[in-house]
Amino acid sequence: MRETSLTIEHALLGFLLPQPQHGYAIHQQLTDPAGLGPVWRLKLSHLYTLLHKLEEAGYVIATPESQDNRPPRKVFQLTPTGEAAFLDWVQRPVAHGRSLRLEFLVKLYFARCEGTDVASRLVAAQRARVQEWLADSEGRADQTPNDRAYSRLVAQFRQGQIEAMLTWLDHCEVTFHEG
Amino acid sequence: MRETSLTIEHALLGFLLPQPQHGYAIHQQLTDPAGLGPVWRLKLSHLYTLLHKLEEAGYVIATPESQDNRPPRKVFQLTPTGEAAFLDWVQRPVAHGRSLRLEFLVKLYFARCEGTDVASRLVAAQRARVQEWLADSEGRADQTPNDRAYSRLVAQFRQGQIEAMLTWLDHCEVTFHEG
DNA sequence: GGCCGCATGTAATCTGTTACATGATTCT
DNA sequence: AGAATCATGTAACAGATTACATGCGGCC
Repeated sequence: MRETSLTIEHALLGFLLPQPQHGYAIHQQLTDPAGLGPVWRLKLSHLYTLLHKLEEAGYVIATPESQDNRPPRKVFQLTPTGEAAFLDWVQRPVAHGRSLRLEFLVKLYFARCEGTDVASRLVAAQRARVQEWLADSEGRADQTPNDRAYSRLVAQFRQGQIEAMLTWLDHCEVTFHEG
Repeated sequence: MRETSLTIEHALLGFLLPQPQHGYAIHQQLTDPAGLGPVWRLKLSHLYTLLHKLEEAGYVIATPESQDNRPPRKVFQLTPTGEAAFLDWVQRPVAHGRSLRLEFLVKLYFARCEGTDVASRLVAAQRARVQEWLADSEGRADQTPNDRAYSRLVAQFRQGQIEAMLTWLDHCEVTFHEG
């Protein structure tokens, strides 16, 4: 139960929400090419390290389970604290643009598992956040004098990326209300 | 002259191209709010570490210079190898989308210092590279079945970001031919 | 007296990734 | 016989960032 910073590893808790699992099984789901595979690439050894961190944080407890003919497994199950931490994490929008590529996409994956309404709320919350970034960015662009060509290019790059995020988030909403 | 991987620290060589400088002076240029300040945030202590790496790589040589009333400086100047390494770095497009936010913007800064033609060539080279990413992305999107909703969303997010990069790179070209 | 500017650096920490170690079983 | 699967883990390494250490001089 030590104080370590946890971010993306919260996602692993999502695999344990339906039922307890051991590390190897989680890894198999992680590498599914139709699921998180293309989004979050995680070596097996790295996964085990993250699971140990979650155990130290008190979010999971491990139960050894011996099998015949096979190496013994360590089955991880969520603690109430862990479940709460996951539900908080999965609904909270990310704070920085660079986190959309990985962390937000992973959140979205699990939010969709929880249901369309959860996913929809996540997208809406993130949309609001991204909209703030855009407002900030536009405000700063207005203050940038025309003669600072480089600063303008930088601002325009960021703004373009942010606008693309907004467009995509809107598109997400649409697909949820379709399906 | 050891073998360490160098990426963004090549940019520092660009500060030494006009004239040799000491670390503190480089840092002052780095924090210029009209220049690289908003793009590349570098603590002074980190900068010194990077300068030592460049020295080990044989790209710069340091000459101590004592002053009265002030602490002694270490003035760094480019070696021929260092100059060649910088010129190579500044013209080479970045290999991944995530590198545009920082490394490409820094390259662009120095390329503009070298002249509009250099900057223009860099942008064109990067544009070609980004175009490849888009083609790959579209190819993979076509192969994704309609029922894999999550995979489609992921692909669409990436595609949107890439398209925004292309648009922005085109905009860069235009501003170069204007000014 | 205290803070800021000048000027340099070491070391710790954190995060992410990779290499390696182990060992049984099942498939080809 | 050799490869792949199951199952776990330690340790090393690379990268970025931060905290800390030092010390003088000038300004308020």
